[in-house]
Amino acid sequence: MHEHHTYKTKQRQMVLDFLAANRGRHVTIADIAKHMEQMGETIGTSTIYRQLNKLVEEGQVKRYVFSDSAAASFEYIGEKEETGGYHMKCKSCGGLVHLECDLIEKLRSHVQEDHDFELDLVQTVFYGTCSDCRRA
Amino acid sequence: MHEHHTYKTKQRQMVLDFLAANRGRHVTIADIAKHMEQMGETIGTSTIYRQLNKLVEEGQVKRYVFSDSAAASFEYIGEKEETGGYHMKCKSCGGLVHLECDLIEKLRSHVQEDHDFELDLVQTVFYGTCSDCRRA
DNA sequence: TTGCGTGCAAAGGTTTTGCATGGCA
DNA sequence: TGCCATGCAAAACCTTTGCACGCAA
Repeated sequence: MHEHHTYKTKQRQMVLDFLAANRGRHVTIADIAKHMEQMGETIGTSTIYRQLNKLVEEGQVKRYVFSDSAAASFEYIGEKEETGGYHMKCKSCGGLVHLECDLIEKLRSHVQEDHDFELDLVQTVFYGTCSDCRRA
Repeated sequence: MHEHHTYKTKQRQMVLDFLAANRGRHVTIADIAKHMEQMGETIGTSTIYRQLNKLVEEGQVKRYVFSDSAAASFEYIGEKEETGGYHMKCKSCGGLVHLECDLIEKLRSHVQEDHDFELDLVQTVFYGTCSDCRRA
């Protein structure tokens, strides 16, 4: 195994800041690029893609794909949590709900042992309807 | 309102037949094109797209978008309602795996009762690593 | 005959990649 | 100094669209 180093560059920080400032909202690559341009900052599109891919892998950012032939959306989550921190997204209001649930951990080991698939539930987004929207 | 007529062409039938023959599996545009080529049939890619879009609109076929910059998958539904299966996507090879699992249904009712969130797990994509990629 | 369907090629978008340069540690 | 990150442009992909021709009804 090799330790994977991540440099703290200006561009990485800018992307992260913009995402954090838009917590709870969906942000596209074009949004980021446009914002940087307006701020007079230069950042290549490929850099945004590369940083975003890394951030998703790290768990700091979630990626949403709503349709093909349309840009992907990203949303800031924050620091990756130790265990048990999962995310559910409400299809109705778009809100993000945290979930701490033992059964999910049980699901992970069950799927791994009985279905031979290693789930990465930190990267998984559970879709559904939140309590508020259900009552409405 | 105007009745929308749909012609029964050879190409439409070929696409439908191939999808029906692969019931329960995920099929990409490339899969269809390759199959037709092997059968010695000619069918333009745009025709496949157009027919598939129509079939999805009619509800005979379901479309899945699991990641941007990757081809969409299609699955024959026919007259039936839900397929009942869940979907897992391998982060490594991009492959799609069907999952039939009782524990997931249990998870759904648990989250609804104890966490007050109504999961839509048919729409949820579980990320992870498939068995082949894990061994490699 | 009417008008939808098909094929081909071109266009339109999004995302990835190669390579030389620049910057963090 | 080592590596990783960045920028630019080009490449790679997936999907849609325009247009002339073909075919179902």
